[in-house]
Amino acid sequence: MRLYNTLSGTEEEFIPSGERVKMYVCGITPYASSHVGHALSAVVFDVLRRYLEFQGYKLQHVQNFTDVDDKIIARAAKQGVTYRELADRYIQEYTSDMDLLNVKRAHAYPLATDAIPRMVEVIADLIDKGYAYPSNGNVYFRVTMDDDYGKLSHRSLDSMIAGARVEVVEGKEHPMDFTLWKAAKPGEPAWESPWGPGRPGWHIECSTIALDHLGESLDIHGGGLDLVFPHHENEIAQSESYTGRIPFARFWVHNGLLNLGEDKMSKSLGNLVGVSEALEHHSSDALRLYFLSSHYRSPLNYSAEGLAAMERAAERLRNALRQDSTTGNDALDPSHYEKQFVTAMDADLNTPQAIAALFDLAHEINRARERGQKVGQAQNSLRKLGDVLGLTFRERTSQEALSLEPLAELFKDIGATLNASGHHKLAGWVNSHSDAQDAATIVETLLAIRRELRQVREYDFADTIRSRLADLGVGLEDAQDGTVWKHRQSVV
RNA sequence: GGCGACGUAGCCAAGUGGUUAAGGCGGGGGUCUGCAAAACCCCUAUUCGGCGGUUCGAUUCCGCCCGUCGCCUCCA
Repeated sequence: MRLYNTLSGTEEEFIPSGERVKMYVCGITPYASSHVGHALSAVVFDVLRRYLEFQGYKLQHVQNFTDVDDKIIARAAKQGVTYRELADRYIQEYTSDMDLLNVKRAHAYPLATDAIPRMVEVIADLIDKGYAYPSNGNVYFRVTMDDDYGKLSHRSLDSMIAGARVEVVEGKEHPMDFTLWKAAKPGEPAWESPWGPGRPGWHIECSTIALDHLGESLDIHGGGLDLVFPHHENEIAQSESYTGRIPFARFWVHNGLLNLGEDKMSKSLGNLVGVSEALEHHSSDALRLYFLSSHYRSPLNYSAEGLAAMERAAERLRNALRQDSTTGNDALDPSHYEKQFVTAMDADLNTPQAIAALFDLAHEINRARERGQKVGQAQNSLRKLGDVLGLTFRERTSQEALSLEPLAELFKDIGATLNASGHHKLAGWVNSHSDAQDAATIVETLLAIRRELRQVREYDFADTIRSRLADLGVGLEDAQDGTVWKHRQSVV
């Protein structure tokens, strides 16, 4: 496949260097709930992984957690918990959010704090080699020693300084020198080192963890576009200076960032939408379709309206997966659509086009079914290709989507109306389920009642039940072989 | 100030130097249905921010302009 490489600034043919594709993706700093921007990034690399696996590659996917840093420490102190407790809490939350998004788990989630002794070794070696120097309990990387510093972000040291936002820090030889080891202030969690107690800088963590888990050369290093500089630039500087092996990562892959309204969604602006918040209102399929309906390198604006539209689009795909006909003779051949899908994904993960192939296939399935063809094979194909994008084609269950109280109230109400209008038999059905504790039982009973009403042509009453269920988010479809109901996304 | 991205229908969003500019949502009409819903059929950009240039031919390449956004500081 062709894959855009930030390092070269072009698309290149992706061929792994060995048996397994070694993919390292920068993880989160667990000091707060993860937001939909994190979800976007996770989904992008999940799809890259799924597609490579679909193509028959074996992968080793590693993603770190930066479980100690200034913000974690500050926040933990504020809440009166240890940094450990705070980090663990948000790591757990992140993991469960990603599970709900159907993101495949990485093969390893190393913690920064577990790798500190190794980082100390690496830093010491960098000092020995002249790439770093201690200063007042800190250790800095000497950027002037690295001839190709700036090659990833495509800027020169001079132009960085011309940016004029570099602040002069006491003890640094060069304003762009960055921290490898940070001396601890009193009361902060600290680890021993030859330079005094402290903790590692952010960048050295990823270099060291990647090195330890995946070796000196990665196939793919991923992350958000906002990490290109300084984080990934510095990782390259550290890793290549330490190992002498170039390149540290063969492909640098960066996803575009998610904006909220006019602004980038960022912690500093505080305009965050949490992953769990988004999942309360939208299915994971809708979220994934939304993320993947624009190219992964483009910026994307988060919008609830856009997601609601994707919810309907997801339903369209699901509808194509309904029961196959059993009587058909010839079968629909999905291979044309599979080719389209693969061609699209091969072109730097062109998921918008891949999704279009999915919709074309779904459309063709519906047409073929009307023609009386067998569509089972094509449906399997749709499921299989959808799975490459991490789509589940599952509706949210009634428990997740429907609240019981308004339904129970409606149920009672209908029972009373039935009684009042002389439908004592049907009112009895309500009574016999009057203590129903789940939404499904209530809906099913109402559907049975409605069927009876339709049979005796009391359409007004039947339609009332339908519309009142619709008000509660239950959509009805009367098909040949009975009525199907589903939760419909309420308009946000 | 430096580096970079983008501007395609009502909305979201692919794409190509030259046959009909994907797909989704929305909208209109029709088939089916007791009515709906779903599904199917038809329609919904003579046109790709503006102005020049290159070319037989540009939405696609180049230049300028206008507009939007990102990075350069913690950030997926």
